[in-house]
Amino acid sequence: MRPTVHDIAAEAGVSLATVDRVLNARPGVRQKTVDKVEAAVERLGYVRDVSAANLAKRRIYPLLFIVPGGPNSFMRGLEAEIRAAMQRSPAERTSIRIETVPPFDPAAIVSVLDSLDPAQVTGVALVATDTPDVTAAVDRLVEKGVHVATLVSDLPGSRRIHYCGIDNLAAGRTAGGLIGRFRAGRAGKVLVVAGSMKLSDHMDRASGFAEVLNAEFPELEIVGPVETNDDADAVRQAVTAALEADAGITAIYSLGAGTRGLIEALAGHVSRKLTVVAHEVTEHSRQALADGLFDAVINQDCGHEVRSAIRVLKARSDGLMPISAQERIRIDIFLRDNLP
Amino acid sequence: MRPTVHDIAAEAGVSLATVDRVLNARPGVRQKTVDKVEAAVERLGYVRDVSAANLAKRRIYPLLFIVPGGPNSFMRGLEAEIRAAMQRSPAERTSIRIETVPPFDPAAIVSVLDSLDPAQVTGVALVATDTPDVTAAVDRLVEKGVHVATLVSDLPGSRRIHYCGIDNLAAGRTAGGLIGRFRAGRAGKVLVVAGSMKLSDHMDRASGFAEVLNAEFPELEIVGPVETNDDADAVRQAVTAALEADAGITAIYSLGAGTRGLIEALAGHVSRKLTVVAHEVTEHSRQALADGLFDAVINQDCGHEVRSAIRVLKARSDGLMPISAQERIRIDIFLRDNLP
DNA sequence: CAAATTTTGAGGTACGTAAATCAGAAATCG
DNA sequence: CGATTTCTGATTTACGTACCTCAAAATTTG
Repeated sequence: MRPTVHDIAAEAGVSLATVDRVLNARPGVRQKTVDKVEAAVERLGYVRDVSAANLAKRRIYPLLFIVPGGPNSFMRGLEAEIRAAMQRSPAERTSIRIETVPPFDPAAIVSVLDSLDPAQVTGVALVATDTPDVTAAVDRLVEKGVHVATLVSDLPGSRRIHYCGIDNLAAGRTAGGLIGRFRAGRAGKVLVVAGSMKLSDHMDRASGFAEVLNAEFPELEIVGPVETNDDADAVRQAVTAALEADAGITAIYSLGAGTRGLIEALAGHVSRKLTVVAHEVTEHSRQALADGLFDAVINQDCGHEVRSAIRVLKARSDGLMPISAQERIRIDIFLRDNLP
Repeated sequence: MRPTVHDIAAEAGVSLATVDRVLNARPGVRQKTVDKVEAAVERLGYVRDVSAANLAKRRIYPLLFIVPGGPNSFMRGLEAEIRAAMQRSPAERTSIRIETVPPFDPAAIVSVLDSLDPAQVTGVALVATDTPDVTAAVDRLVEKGVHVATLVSDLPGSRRIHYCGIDNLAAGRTAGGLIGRFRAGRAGKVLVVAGSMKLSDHMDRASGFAEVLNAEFPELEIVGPVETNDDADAVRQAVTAALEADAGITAIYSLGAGTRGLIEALAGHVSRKLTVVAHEVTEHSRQALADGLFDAVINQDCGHEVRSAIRVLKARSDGLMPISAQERIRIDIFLRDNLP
C-alpha cells in the first residue's frame, strides 16, 4: 500500500496540518519541522496522489493556441490536433481556445498577444514569424506573467519558455543526407524551394541542408532557395520555371509548404527522374510518395507538438520546469514503405 | 462547470444510485430508466471524472512483462523502459513485474506462462518466439482470463489481444527502399543478416525486404539471409566470411541484433564503401552511424511499445477495446543527421 | 517573567465517484 | 388480488488531498 499524508504525519510525529503545510510550501513551519517531514517523505517514499490532488484543488488551465489560417495543409492538421486536445480537456483540466490569424502577418499576432488578459489565460502556444515585433510582444506577455511556448517555428532570443518543434537545422541536414545518398555520387544541381526566410524554421532547414551538401556531397550544387510564401501556385510556377531553365537540376528539396504546387510541377517532368524530398506528411505528399514522385518526406508529428506544448505550459503554470529531454520532437522520415 | 453524477440524476429525474447503476453497467435497472439516464448524460455532455473515479475505486493492475535475458542491447533497452514504467506505477495504478527468460528458449516462456495465477496477474506482455508451444501456452493463459499482448515480435494465430510493435513487413520494405535508392541503380549483391527465422519479426523483415528488391530494384541480388542467433561473434564471422567470399556484395541489410559484430566485420572492409542498413538504435549503431559506417538505422521506439502495452492491457482489464489506430508503433529511420 | 509572536495540532469540509445497505415502490406472476 | 420479484431511492462511507478555522503550545521578544 503506498503511503498517504496520514502515514507521513505519523512517521514524522507531526500533525496532518503540518504535513500539508510542508508539502504545499505554505509558510509558518520551522525549518526543523520541515526537515522532519521531508525525512519522513523520503523514508516512506511518499508520492502525492495526483488524481486526488487534482480533485481537491479543482484547478483548470486556460490555454490559448495561436495558429495561422489559410489553406496550408500542415497548419490545418495542427489545428485538428489542437481540437483533439480540446476534446480531452475535461480529463486534462485544460480549457483551450484557438485563435486563427492571417499567415505571414506579424502584426496580427502582436495584436492578439497584446490583447490578452493574464487573468484569463495562463499559457499561450503560438506559431510565430521570427520578427522583432513578435518577439517584443511575446516578451511583454511573459512580463505580464503569462507563459509562452513557440510551436513549429521558434522565436530565438525571446523569453518563451519552450520551443515545441523539431530541430530544423537537423531536419535540413537530414534532407541533405538523404538526397546526397540518393544521388550516390552523381553530380548535379539541387533546387531548394522555401516558403519564407522570415520563418526561422525555413531558414534553419536551408542552412542545415547546405551544410551537409557542402561538407559531404560536393558534387551537388544548390540552386536557390526560391521563396514562394508557401503558396502552392507560386511553388508550381517557380519549380516549373527552374526545371525548364536548367537541365542540370536532378534533385529538389522542398522545405516549406505548397506541396500541391510542387506535385503539379513534377507531373510535367516525370521523365527526368528527379530525386525529391519534401516536408510534412499530408494528403498530397502521401499520394506523391505512393506514386513514386517523392522519394522521401520529412515530417514532424504535430500531435506530439501540441501535446508537448500543453504539458509544458501546464507544468510551468505549476512552477515546474519541463523535462527537456522528454519533450524532444523527433524528425520523422517517411518513404512510401513506412507510411502510416 | 462540467456536470457531475448529481446533475445527471437531477436531469434524468432519478436517484444518484440509479445513475451509478447505469454508468457502471450494474444490473437491476429497467431499460426505460437506462434510456432516461443515458439521454441525460447525452444532453449534459457528462464525462466521468477519471481522477475521482480512480480515487474511489482503488484498483491496481498487476501486470507481468516477459523479456529475453542475455546481452542483446535492444532487449536491455526494452527492460530499461519497463523499469521506467515501474517508476511511474503509483501514478498509473499498475504493479509491474519483470520475468527474464533465456533467449530463444520457447520452453522457458511456456513454463512461466503456465505458472501464472490469474488472481495475481491481470495482464501479460511478452517477447515471444513464434513456435506452436508458446502459442498454445498463450491460448491457455487467455482461457484462464488473463489478457496477453505480444511485444516486439508477434504471435500470429494466437489469442493475444494486441501486438505492440512495428509492422515488420513494412520495416523490411523500408530497408529495401532505402538500400535500393542508396545504390541508385548500380547492380550488386545485398547480404542479408538475420538472427533467427523462428522469430516472426525477422521473418517478416526478410520477406518485406525481398519483396521491394524484387519489385523495384531488380539490379540488386539478395545473398542470404544468414542466421546468427543474434550473437555478435556469429555476425562478425558470417559477415567477414561473406565479404571475403563474394566481391560482388555492395550492401548489407542486418535485420537482427548482434550489431557490434557487424561493425567489427565492417571495420576490416572500409575501402569497399558498402551501403549498410541495420536495425535498432543502440550505443553501437549510433556510433556506427556517426562514423559513416552505417547509412541508416531502422528503429522501433521500445519506450512507446512498453507504454502502449500497458495502456492496452489496462484497457482490456476494464473491458474496453484498445483504439488500434492510436496504438500503432512507427517505423523510425535514423541517419547520422537526425539521431536523437 | 509576562507579553507578543510564531508554530503546531485538531478537526472539519470539499472535490466527484464508487459501492454498499436497506427500505419502499413498482411491476409481474400465479 | 395478494405474493413475489424486480427495480428504485435515500443515505452513508470511503478514496487521498487541499484548504480552512480556531485553539493550544512553543518560542521569541521586551
